[in-house]
Amino acid sequence: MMEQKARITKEQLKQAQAEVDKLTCELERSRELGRVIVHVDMDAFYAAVEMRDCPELKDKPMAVGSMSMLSTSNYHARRFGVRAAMPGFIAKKLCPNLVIVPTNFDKYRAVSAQVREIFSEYDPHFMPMSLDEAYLDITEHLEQRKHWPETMRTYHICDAKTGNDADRSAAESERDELSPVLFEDSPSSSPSLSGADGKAEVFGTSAEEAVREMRFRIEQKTSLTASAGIAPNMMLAKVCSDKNKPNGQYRIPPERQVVMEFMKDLPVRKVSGVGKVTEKMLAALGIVNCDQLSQQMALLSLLFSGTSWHNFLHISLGLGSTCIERDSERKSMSTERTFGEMSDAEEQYSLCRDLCHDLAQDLQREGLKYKSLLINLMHPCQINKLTFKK
DNA sequence: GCGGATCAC
DNA sequence: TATGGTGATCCGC
Repeated sequence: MMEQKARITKEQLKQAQAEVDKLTCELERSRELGRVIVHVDMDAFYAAVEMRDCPELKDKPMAVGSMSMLSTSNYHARRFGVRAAMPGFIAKKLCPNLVIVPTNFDKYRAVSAQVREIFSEYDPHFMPMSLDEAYLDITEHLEQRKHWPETMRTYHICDAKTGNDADRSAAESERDELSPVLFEDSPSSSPSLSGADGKAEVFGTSAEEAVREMRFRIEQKTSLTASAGIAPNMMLAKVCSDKNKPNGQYRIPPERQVVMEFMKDLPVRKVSGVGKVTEKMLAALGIVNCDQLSQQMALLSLLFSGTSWHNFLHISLGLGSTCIERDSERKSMSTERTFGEMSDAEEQYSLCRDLCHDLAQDLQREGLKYKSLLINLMHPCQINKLTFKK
């Protein structure tokens, strides 16, 4: 650190700053604020599904996963420090009463499909990131929506879904009873939802109203809550969806000044793509929030690769992708397994054969042929990975 | 082009 | 008892 500092001259910094300023100008000139991007994130998804379907779990600290690894936890468990990606046996030490429910991926997939049906009505080209998360571009939807009569923006509690109304009502009332309380301080669902006699809710034509409506429909259909972020680009929308979680939403209006103000205090770690390692490297330079990031761009352009500091510059300016790309073809398929130390050669061969067999099956399932085979055997036997590349 | 590192979920 | 699995990208060789 000290050495590097000494090696960078003031002249270099000055030149770097000039380059940063020039690129900043170009980026600023082409800033796009015309799209309305939404990031939707289901609240504690797997845990919420399990709680919905098992009332016993409602008031207990619970997590979904195994003694080896947890996928997610509910609010009660989080109070004990139980988090996603934590081994279950550690979580048990933090919270001895923790109930661990094994994952039911088929069920989560089914619920996800229900939610995605709703997404597609607001953006037929929405981009799913996982079972519980997606980006939408609702610009066109809002354009249409402006001309919609109120009836097209009105939703009834027992009538929100098309299909058999009688069955629907029964299902709804049952779900009301089962509706999970995820978080103690969670703002209750919309007033008309909790009111026993509430009949209909009319949503407005703004972006916020459209997203409120979408979240309302998700809750009506699945008894699960979602959080959302609304912003002029994907990077901002993602950060926003985290802002009022759970069961909330946040919008950054399409104005440069507001975007910059929002970025100022934002910790760099909150931005998707900035992980633990990058956070540490930046912290070592005294950079924690995005304001500091923008102040140090000249230095960063000297210390990091082109793509890295360009990315930092985009972040510091509150820029991000403004178009939701169609999910492209997969580029690789892999199988890996974690195992303990293993000195017996036969055992090692056996494991390799198993991996090959599993991967071959996966490949066959998609009828794919791959050009190259990568075999990764990392010491000390923590990761064993087979990858086929196209 | 390859393998390691990083990241998201 | 026990700390995951999959896919993508970037970077330095």
